[in-house]
Amino acid sequence: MNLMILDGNSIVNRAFYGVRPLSAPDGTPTNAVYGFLAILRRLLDEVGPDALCVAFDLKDPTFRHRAYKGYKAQRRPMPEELAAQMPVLKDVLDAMGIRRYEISGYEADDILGTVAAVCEKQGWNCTVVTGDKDSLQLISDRTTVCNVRTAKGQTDTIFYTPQRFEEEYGFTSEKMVDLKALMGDSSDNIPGVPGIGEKTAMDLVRRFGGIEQIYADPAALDIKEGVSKKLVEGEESARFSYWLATIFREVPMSFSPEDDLWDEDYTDALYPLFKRLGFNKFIEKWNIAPPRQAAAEEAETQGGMERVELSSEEETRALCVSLAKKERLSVWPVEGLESIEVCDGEKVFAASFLACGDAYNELLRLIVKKKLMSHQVKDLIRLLLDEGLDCDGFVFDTALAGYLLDATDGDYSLARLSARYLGGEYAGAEAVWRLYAPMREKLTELGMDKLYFTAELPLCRVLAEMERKGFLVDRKALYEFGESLNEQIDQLQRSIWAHAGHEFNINSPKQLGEVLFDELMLPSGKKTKTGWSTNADVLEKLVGKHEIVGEILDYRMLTKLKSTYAEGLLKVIAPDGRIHTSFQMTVTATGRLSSTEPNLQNIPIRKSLGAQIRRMFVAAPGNVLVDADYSQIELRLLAHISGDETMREAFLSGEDFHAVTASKVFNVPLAEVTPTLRSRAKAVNFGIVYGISAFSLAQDIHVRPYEAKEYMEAYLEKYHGVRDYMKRVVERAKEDGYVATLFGRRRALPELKSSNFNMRAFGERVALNMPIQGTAADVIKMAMVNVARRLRAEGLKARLILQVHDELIAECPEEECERVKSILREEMEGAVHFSVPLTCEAKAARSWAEAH
DNA sequence: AATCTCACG
DNA sequence: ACGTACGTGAGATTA
Repeated sequence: MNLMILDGNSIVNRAFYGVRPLSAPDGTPTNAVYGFLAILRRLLDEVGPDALCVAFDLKDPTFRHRAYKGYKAQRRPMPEELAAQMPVLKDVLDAMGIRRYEISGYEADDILGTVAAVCEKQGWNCTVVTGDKDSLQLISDRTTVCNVRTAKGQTDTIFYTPQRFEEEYGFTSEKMVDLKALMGDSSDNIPGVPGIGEKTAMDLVRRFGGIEQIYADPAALDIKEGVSKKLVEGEESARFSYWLATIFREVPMSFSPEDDLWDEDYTDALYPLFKRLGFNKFIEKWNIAPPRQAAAEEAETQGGMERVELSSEEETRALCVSLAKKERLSVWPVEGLESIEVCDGEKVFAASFLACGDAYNELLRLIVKKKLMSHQVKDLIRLLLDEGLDCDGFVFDTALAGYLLDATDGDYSLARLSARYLGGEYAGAEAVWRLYAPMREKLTELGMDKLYFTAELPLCRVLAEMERKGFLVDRKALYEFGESLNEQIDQLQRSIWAHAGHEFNINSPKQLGEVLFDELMLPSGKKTKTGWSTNADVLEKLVGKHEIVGEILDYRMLTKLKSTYAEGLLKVIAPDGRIHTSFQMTVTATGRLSSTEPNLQNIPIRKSLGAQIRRMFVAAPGNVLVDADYSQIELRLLAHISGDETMREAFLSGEDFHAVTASKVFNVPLAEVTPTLRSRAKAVNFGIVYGISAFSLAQDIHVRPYEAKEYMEAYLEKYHGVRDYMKRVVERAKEDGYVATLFGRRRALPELKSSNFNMRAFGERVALNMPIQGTAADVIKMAMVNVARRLRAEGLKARLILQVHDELIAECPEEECERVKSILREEMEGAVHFSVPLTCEAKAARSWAEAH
């Protein structure tokens, strides 16, 4: 039999620092509780204990069983966000039926030690789980100590048996106390022997054993004079530390392992508690069922509206008559458009082609003339267009509303939105109907209704048409391009294998790392979680050292082109010879679109071989592609938003902006700016937009960090308005808890309140970047709506076919070319009026390669 | 399913 | 002292 006991304080701490900030719908932080449960789940799966319990510290200032240990509590106080979660965690454990032990005046460690001791005495095995190293002294034949660590959001568990411990430390586990006695532990206020650190202490324990052996006759030992002196002088401290580090194993508590037998027997309180905390993922994964009464109540609230299943043509025609009087409806398509739910606010009608026959089409024709609300309107418009139904009447999209209200949530299913905005579980057309009022109100409250109704919602139709139209691809040329890569790929593979002396999978970073850094002994740099890093940055630094490196870089480039682009794109060419991407409107945290299946927003261009792919994206016969892109829109927006006069003037002057920046930063006349200087200035410009550190800039442009720092200083001196803005925007974000674009699009930033340095720093960079990247996204969305409207209004055949963040591509008959070029330019440049002009370049050609 | 790498703005 | 740029999606390998 096996009992598992967790060090509650230590695990919740690891969880808190390892999991990104999360909060329940009511705002209470939950990341530590969430992380704790994720770790617990993993342990349960790995260990499968028969009994389970959790120990917590319980400080009692009036009672200290070990006087000095009271002062140990002088550790950093628990951050507020974590402290607030402790009672929640305890409620969760209670609701799960897991016993907690908190004994006044004792630390969790002492409880672990006592529990393990009792288990051993009663013939049980014990697994002690903690994030600290202190408890390693508890290891025995019957007790395994599991050390939980979190690194980069990943949790690792190491199970220490006596053997495992000895392999790692080189001495037996009971000597752990001796090690601590010598080296001390600053996090635990154990002084140790002054001047003796980890290395020396390990060496001493390995060679001589514990402090008893060492202090028996220190002079007789073979150690350096300095160390010997420190040992003698620090003897008292060592003995005191030994006592401090020893876990107390006789805590007065009533405990017997059988009392804590546990078999996932949760209480009824768990379901509502998880609901309240927003832990839907755990409810699902752990199969937590609502208690019977709650389930009944839920069903009651759910069945708000009467549901009418239409089963004949007559019924359907009758419905059409009654719906004709209605102004507004909500709709929910099912299985493509095979059937549909329609809600008029009183009843939900379900009709299907199968049951309703021709009347079904009549119903569809009727509803597209109404003011419609739905979920994922872009996809519905696409379905309707496929049926030859044109629909202009959409007045609300619940998914889009959910996205604007919380762009980082990621889940905008009706189930989720209903839970969040209605506090109940609704589905289909009824959910859409009920969600309209509260979501509409929230949009207004947050000042996003204009963005919603003039950009996001009308964009649905524009995107639906772009997806339907697709981008023509020269299939034959693409296939031949792919084939043409084969020979060189084979040759590179042979040569790489020859250099390595054996065959291996070059695509495997693991195998490649072994070849480069273990076998060929190339100087190794960064490592990843799993081994050596072999990415292009690392390899580029090794190019001169071995012929194989350049070949690997080439091999990587060619296989990427072959598999992702040549083969990948060939697979998704539709029967009409065109590629129909899907635009995602609710994915990015900044407001940009994304493109999937396939992603047409990352087609190669930066290297000449890759850019060949764009030659295969072409206009239909008799047509041309018109490509227009904003010139440096993000930097122009930075100039406008920050109000920096120098930067504004630089743009107004019409000079090359990166060159002007170089001239200012490096103090040289504009005419003397070299390509190197210009490219460095360009890197600084980009870095500023991303919220850079000098260190990363240095990496990027291959100069020393202090030099990069000087560049940034000079930059912020010259463009001091940008410096002020950076300070302002971060401060403001900290106050508000969110950042916003000029048009009111928001992104929440809980990271800024994190007690973890890296998360906070990340939050600050996002605060700098999102208003710029997001405003650019707002601008091009508005431009797209206007372009589409103009093309239609002017009766042109031209249509948009692709958006790539700051670039729009249209396809049109040759004779429309000039008109379309001007329309794109005018509507893009004129989408908004800022203190810096947003200029645009438009070009037409037969292929994307030439048009861009 | 997670990780690494690399394509784009 | 920390650990090192914003935003995406896809393919291949590995566990």
